[in-house]
Parts: sequence; structure tokens; C-alpha cells
Amino acid sequence: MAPVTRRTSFPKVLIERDSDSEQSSSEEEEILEEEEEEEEEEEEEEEVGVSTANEKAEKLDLGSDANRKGKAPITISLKKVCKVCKKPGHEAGFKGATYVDCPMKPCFLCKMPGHTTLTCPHRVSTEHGVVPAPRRKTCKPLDYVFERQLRPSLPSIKPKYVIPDQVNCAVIRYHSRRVTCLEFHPTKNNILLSGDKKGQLGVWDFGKVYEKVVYGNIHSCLVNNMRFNPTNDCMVYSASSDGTISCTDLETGISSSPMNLNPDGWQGPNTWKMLNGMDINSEKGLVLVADSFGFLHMVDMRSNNRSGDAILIHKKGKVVGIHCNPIQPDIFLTCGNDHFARIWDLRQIKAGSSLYDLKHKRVVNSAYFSPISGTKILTTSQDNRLRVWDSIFGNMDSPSREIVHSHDFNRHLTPFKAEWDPKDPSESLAVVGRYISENYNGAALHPIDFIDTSTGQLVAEVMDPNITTISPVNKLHPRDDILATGSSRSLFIWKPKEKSELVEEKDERKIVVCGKAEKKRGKKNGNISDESDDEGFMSKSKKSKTKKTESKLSRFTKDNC
DNA sequence: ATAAAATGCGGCC
DNA sequence: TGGCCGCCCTTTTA
Repeated sequence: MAPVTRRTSFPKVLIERDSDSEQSSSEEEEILEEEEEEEEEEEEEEEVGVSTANEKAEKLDLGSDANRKGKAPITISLKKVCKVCKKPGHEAGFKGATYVDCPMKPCFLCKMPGHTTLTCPHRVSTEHGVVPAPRRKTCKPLDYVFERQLRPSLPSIKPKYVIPDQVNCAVIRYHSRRVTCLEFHPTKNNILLSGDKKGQLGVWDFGKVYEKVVYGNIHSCLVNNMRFNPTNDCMVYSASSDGTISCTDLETGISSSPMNLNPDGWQGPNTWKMLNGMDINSEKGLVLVADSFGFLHMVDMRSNNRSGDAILIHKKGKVVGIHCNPIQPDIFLTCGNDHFARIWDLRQIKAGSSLYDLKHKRVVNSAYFSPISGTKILTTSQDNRLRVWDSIFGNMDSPSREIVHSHDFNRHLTPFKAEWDPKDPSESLAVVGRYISENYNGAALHPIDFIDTSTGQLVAEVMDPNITTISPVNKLHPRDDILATGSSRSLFIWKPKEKSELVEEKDERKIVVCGKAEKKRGKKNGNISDESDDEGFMSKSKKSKTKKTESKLSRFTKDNC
């Protein structure tokens, strides 16, 4: 096709420049001026009107003198411009390891106008970050009877939390794509399961560090959730964006697919179903799973076949999470893209039969009952808030607390999910990765936060100079004081610093734990993608003790990557 | 070193 | 309502 020539006359183009001569900008401007002169005759350029200061000069068309009359001039600004709001006079972005917000936008952290993240009252939420909500008791007598049966005796004095704060060992490049989910083995203390974006399932014996197995042919894309069969420790169910549930025997690696929602393969994005949330109702022997079109499906674990029909539980697309109540598994909690978390009763379920609908401002990444009594609810929403409902027998109209916390969803990350500490008898400690970074002696690091959900207080920030990536996937061990983290393609196991190590303070690699250890410079710019660290590392104290293990680890990861 | 890509969701029409 | 555009603290690979 012949090139289209512009027939209409061109308006005058004004070039706007920074008056203050900055060192860095002068070079760029000189180049622009030269090229403007060379290209005066070009006419077919279409993009003049949308040019911004960042565009290259060859896209500029100044037009000819004859065409200028009668048109409003187009102003092209060559001033330095904010990459967020496109306005001059300020710039957003990293200044060293500190990110400076655009002042024209609402606070990146709490989403309120009038200040930026740097001055946000919720930036360090040790005292703030709690938005109180009314707490009314609206129970009927029957509810109280029910409540007495369910509510355990929660200790009145809160136990001291034990925060795993030191990387004990890690396997770098364990997965070839980012980690999407983690699950501890229900009985074997040193076994961690991990799923990734590629569909691979890893089984890692972190007690032996180098012992891992990767199953690569169970799913074809994202593993979103894994659950052990409660009656058989060997069998793991996994839900994937490939639309299948797999049931895998961890000893043999043999897996079956009790559910496949895309039996006809790829027919385009409008029909492709993905499975996200999954949980197991152990009383009924059912796997509950929900798809990306808002439907709940069930699999009978005894026959490994579908059970019942699909039921619409969330309207606008994806259901992100499902959690069965630990005390009464027929009661379950779902959350989804429709900005709701919903409570259901499996015994009387149909579309629209939810017992409660918990409204959020944006997508709800996760919703969990508290792990012991199942009477509290903790949700993570993309509006940068954790929400806590103190009792499912209380007022469910609004959360008991909203805790501002940076876990804003970036589409390239696995969604953040705040997870209860299953060992905390007071059911208040939760762990969640943080999105925005903190300037840690010159390095921008993203801590993993421990939050007391009963107060909103930030109990600890856990980070390591070697971990520069964001850690959206975290899980606390059901019995031991261990934290497992999935960060980009890496897995980490954190354990509490031993007493002897605390006294010696020899380790260069300081973990920042609020109120416990001071911030100290570690290895400068230590980065997990540095060549020397590519094959995995162990914490320094451990390294010196176990040279043999480390070399095994190196060989192991080399062979497999 | 720099660029592109992989991608989910909100907002806008 | 649906389709399309655009995106603020990524991470990796070319």
C-alpha cells in the first residue's frame, strides 16, 4: 500500500526546554537540535501530537512555514518529566536505594492523597496502620451456643513470638520460573513442597539441603495450590492454571488428573479455564477447587472423580482462594476478583447462598480462617490492606481492623498472601511479604513482615542482604519455628538465630528484626544473581561448619540447571 | 548496557 | 456491558 501523505496543514511546533541547565540533560538536547534541522522536509510522520519529552527526535516533524497558519501550536516539552504523571518539575523513581514517589499521585502505600510513601503515617506501622472499625455484637442466642462449642480457650496473655530471622539454607535456581506456592509436609518436618509458574512441583528435604526432587510433567503452567491428602501423606493434590487437578504420589512421581476443565485443549482465552483456589474438606473427603470463571468444582478423593455440578460462587471471573474451616470444614471461605470474600456452608450450597459477603476495595488475594479455632478471618487485598475479622460470630459487616501494608499487586509477581502462624495459640501472628523496599544501608531490600493482627503492629521485618528480590510467597511451619519463602525462582528456609550466634555477633549478614537486632551493613550489594552465588548459598555460620554439604549443593544445582 | 517480554487488572469509553 | 488500553519500587534474557 502506498504511503499516506498528510494533506492537512501542520500547526506550529514549540519546543519547551528546561531553563535550569542540568549536567545530564544538556547532551540530549544538543542531539535533538541537530536532528530537528535535518528532518524539516519529512511529512508523513503521524505521531507529532503525542510526542513526549522522552521520545526520540526523529519522530518530531516541524512542518513547513506555509503550513503553520491557522493551527494551534503543538508544544513538545523537552523538560525532564516525571515518569508517573508525565509532568515536569519533579521526578519519581529510585534515588539510590530509596524510592521517591510522584507527589501528584495518592500515596503509593496507603492510597490516600496529600502525602507520599516517604511521609506516610503507615510507612512503619508499629503504632499506626490500624484503621479501627466498629465492633458490635449482633449474635443471636443460638450463635452463642455455637460459639461456646467452637471457640477454644485462647490464652489471655499472649505468648512471645519466635520469629525465624536467619536464612539457614537456600537453593537458588531450584525452579526455572518464579515460585507460586509452598506447602509443608504434614508429618515429615523437613519436607517442603513448592510449585512454580512453569507447572513444576518441587519436593525439597531442606534438612539435607541437596536432596530435592522436581516433577516437571504434572502441570503445563502455574501451580496455584497444593494440599496433601489428609488420609495419605504420600499423595498431593495440586491445582493449576492449566485447568487440571493432579493427584501425585510423591514416592513414585506418578500422577493422575481427577479433573481437567480443558479437555479440548486451547480454544482461546475465552474458554480456557484456570484453577486457583483449592482446599480439602477432610470430613467429606472432598477436594474443593474453583476456576477462573467463578465456579466451584468438587472431586471425591475416594473415587478421584468429579462430584456434583459446578456452582457459581464469584461473579466477575477468577476465584483466587478457598479455605475450609479447621473446626467445621463444611464452612468454607472463598475470595476472588469480584472484590469479595464469601463464607459458605457446603451443606446448603448453591449460587447466591453465601452466609456472608465480605466486601473489599479491590481483588482479594487470600482469605483464611484462623488456624486453630477457625473463628477469625484474615484477608489480603490488593488495596494494600490486611483485614481482620475478630470473630465470625460477631459483626461481619465490616472488619475489626484494617492494616495498611504494601502488597500491591504487580502483574509480574505472584500475589501476596498474608498467612497465619499455625503455631500461635493466640491466633494473632501473621507473615506477609512486602512489596515496597526499604533503604537498607544503601541496598533496596524487600522485607518479610511479621504482623500482630490483633493490634496491627509490625512485630518483625525479616530480610537478608543477599535476597534482593521481592518475596511474595511465605509459609510458616506447622510445628517448628521455620519460615519458608519463595522469592522469584529461589526458595529460602529461615530459622531463629541461635543464642550462641546472638552473643557472638560475628556473622556479617545481619537480619533486621524489629527491636532485636540493629541494622548493619552486610555484603555490599550482595545479590542472589551474582555469579558467585548462583549455585545456592547457606548462611555464613552454617557455611563454615558444613563445607562438605555446600560443595554437594553446588554440584547438585549445577547438574540440574 | 539497554531493551523487551511476560502479564493481570483497573479504568475508560 | 465488553473490549481495549495502559501501567509506580519486577525479573530475566537477549
